[in-house]
Amino acid sequence: MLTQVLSLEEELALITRGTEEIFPEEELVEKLKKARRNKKPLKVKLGVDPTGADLHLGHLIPVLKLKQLQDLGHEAILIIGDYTAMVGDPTGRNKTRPQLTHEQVMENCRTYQEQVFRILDPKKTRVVYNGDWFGKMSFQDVIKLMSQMTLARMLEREDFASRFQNQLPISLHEMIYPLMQGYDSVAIEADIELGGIDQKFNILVGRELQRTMGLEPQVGVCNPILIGLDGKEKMSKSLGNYIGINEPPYEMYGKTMSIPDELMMMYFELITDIPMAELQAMEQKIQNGELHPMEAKRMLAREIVTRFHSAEAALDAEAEFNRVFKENQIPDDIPEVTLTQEDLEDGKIWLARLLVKAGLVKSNGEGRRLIQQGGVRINGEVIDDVDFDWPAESGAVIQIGKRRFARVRMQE
RNA sequence: GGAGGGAUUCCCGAGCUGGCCAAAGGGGGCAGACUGUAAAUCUGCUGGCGAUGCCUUCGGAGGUUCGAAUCCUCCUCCCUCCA
Repeated sequence: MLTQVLSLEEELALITRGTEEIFPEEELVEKLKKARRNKKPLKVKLGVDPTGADLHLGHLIPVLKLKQLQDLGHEAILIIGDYTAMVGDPTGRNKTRPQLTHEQVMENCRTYQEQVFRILDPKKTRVVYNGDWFGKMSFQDVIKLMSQMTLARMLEREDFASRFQNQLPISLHEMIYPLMQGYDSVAIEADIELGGIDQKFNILVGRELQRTMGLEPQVGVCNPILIGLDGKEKMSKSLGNYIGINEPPYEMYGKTMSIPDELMMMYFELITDIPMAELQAMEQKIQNGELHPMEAKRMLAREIVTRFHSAEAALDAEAEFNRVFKENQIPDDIPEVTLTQEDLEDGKIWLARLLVKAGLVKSNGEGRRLIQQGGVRINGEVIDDVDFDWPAESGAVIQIGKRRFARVRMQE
């Protein structure tokens, strides 16, 4: 059912929020009008390939958009790409993706859905597997599908072109990926396809396939690529610049606080529901010095934790963050090292070794270097003597930098 | 099938007329200073060993040599060109 509390303009403004490009926008307006006229929701497609187990905020951006459209009364269709995942999307890749077996893919599916449904309403979401149609295709069908694409068009793409130029391999099966994704749109007769702007090519292929099959072409609604914690590269697991959906509140909060200031507004726009007018006002205040950027970032961090955990968790995480970084106190919950008599010599232990024992560093050498640099404290006191033998004391807290802690326990 | 090019420390990438190479430079990471936060900026560190030395590392296995990332042989993988 379609809720029509909003005007067309308001609805359009909501959909447009946090998008980089909508193509073509006029068609979106037409579709929205038609949906209102016929009281028939639009079919909104989001395809996900369960190629890994853990999701991060970057993956969630189109999911949040899907949720928004779902809340507007449109039909959310989540396509689990069990077949496309076996191919692997070459988009933006400088390497062929490893091919997954169907079992691995199905394995990932479970955790994927669990995470995605923390955002989407499961009762209102249609979940389909693209194996449902690809599994039934004959080789003839595949040949026919492949005839829709030319090599020249594929090589126009930045990713393939650069691989080609840099003498990196391009496997043939990668070429079929956009066609598969496009065919998904045919199969479900999508009105809108969501995705990052990097999906533009694939989404356009969907439009073309729909047109050749006599269907009304879908509209692409693309969000910008979320920049990761480093403020430079796109958020990705392999770069380690991500905030994972499954991370504990304190981690999420802290990681959010670590994003460069310039990224804040992007995060606000893409991840929170705070109205654009308020965001603009906030930006204004930061600019003229009325609002401290750090305060704004705190708010962002609270919003994010609230979204994936709860409001209470957000407050706890904030309190913890204050304790550690503002007051230089130790966190609530820190790991413990247990020392036995064997670790001690005359009741003492070499500090570098203790750090290794506590799992705070990987080697004596690393511990040594940190001690030399004044990065190591015991009970808050800096120890910079490399050869320091510490008279072990139960309950003492050893600390490296601002965020690595361990509490010492003595075993009798 | 034929001819060439390549594989280096977490990553990219020098070195490859044999010793001065635990191996330049950059990235990333970590620490310090400063601060407004795990922002920004600047500085330092970044194979292991209780360590002015020793040990393991430059795709794999052998060999030459007092000495090999560097030279030779074979093998594995990758790329390019021709067909």
